[in-house]
Amino acid sequence: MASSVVSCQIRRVEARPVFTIDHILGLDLNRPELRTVPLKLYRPWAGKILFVSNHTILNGEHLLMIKQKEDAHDFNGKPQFRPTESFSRTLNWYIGRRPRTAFSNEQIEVLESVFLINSYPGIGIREELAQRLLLDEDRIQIWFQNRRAKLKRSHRESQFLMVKKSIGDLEEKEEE
Amino acid sequence: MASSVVSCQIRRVEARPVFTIDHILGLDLNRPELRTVPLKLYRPWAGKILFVSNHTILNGEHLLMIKQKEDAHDFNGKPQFRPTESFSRTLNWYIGRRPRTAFSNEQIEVLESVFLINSYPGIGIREELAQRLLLDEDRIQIWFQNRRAKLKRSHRESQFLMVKKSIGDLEEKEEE
DNA sequence: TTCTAATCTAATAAC
DNA sequence: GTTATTAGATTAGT
Repeated sequence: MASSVVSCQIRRVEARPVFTIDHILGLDLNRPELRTVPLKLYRPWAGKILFVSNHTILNGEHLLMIKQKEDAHDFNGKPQFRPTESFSRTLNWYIGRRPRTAFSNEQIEVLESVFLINSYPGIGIREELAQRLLLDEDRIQIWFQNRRAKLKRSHRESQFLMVKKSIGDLEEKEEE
Repeated sequence: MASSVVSCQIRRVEARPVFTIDHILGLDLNRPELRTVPLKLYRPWAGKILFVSNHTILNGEHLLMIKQKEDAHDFNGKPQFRPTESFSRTLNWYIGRRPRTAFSNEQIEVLESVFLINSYPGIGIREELAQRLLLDEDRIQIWFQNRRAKLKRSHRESQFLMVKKSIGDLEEKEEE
């Protein structure tokens, strides 16, 4: 399990954490007057975070805008990054990946049944499944992609086992 | 441009073409009493189609259910597959891919602006963009995937040009 | 034709 | 084990 260290600085204050496209678009980067505070973030999937200022996170070449809930100061009276629980949650949401979908048994059953018959459903069938199963069409598409990968994997594994078995048979014969 | 040939047969009749998961799930395959008629289908992306009976298309290992609009007969009085315009459209919809999304200039502008800042937007930013731009979140995701591929392509091309230019420079020098 | 949206595979991350 | 994301290669629509 990897984790990244982020250096931070606070400059201004907002009522609630705000993460908006406006902020992303309105960003100006040219204010490097910083005192920084380390912040641990569990997000190994998005590369290395370089630093966080009052409303920005630099993430390698990439960048995110944020605003902080309250003004925070360290012992020297300098502003300090002190993420709240809700702030961290929101941050993780904005940085992170889609929450894992938990398919119900019934949904899986239907998807598997369709997969048996057609493992490459077109847009129409995907849409119909989505409506029927109360899922997004895109989740259906991803499910079929992953299901095909699984099938291929199991195929490869069974072939490997067959090769292994025939080698074993050969060796048995040699011992006779 | 490839195209597949499908052999077909009609057995029963319905008011309109019907493509349902119910049919896919309720399918029984064991009735191979067929006279077939070729049908051209433009769908090279989904593998080879083997045949169509009154309500099925066999597509390699895969399979789709269909029903035909009207009874059709050939000169011998045998049922024949005669797809109507609307039937073919529906068929293509069910077999085919998602209709190509046409992004507006304004949408592209915003997406490009965000891409400049963050080419790997997390689920939160994607959702926010989707809401803001009246697009599905997964279209946003695909757009960023394709945009990253384009960037990489142009990167490779400019590198190629630079190498080519320096070779050219070298050759010029040698001529002196 | 060129550009790019959509799809696929394979590998890998995350939970 | 299974869902989500990525890069990279293709296919195909405008």
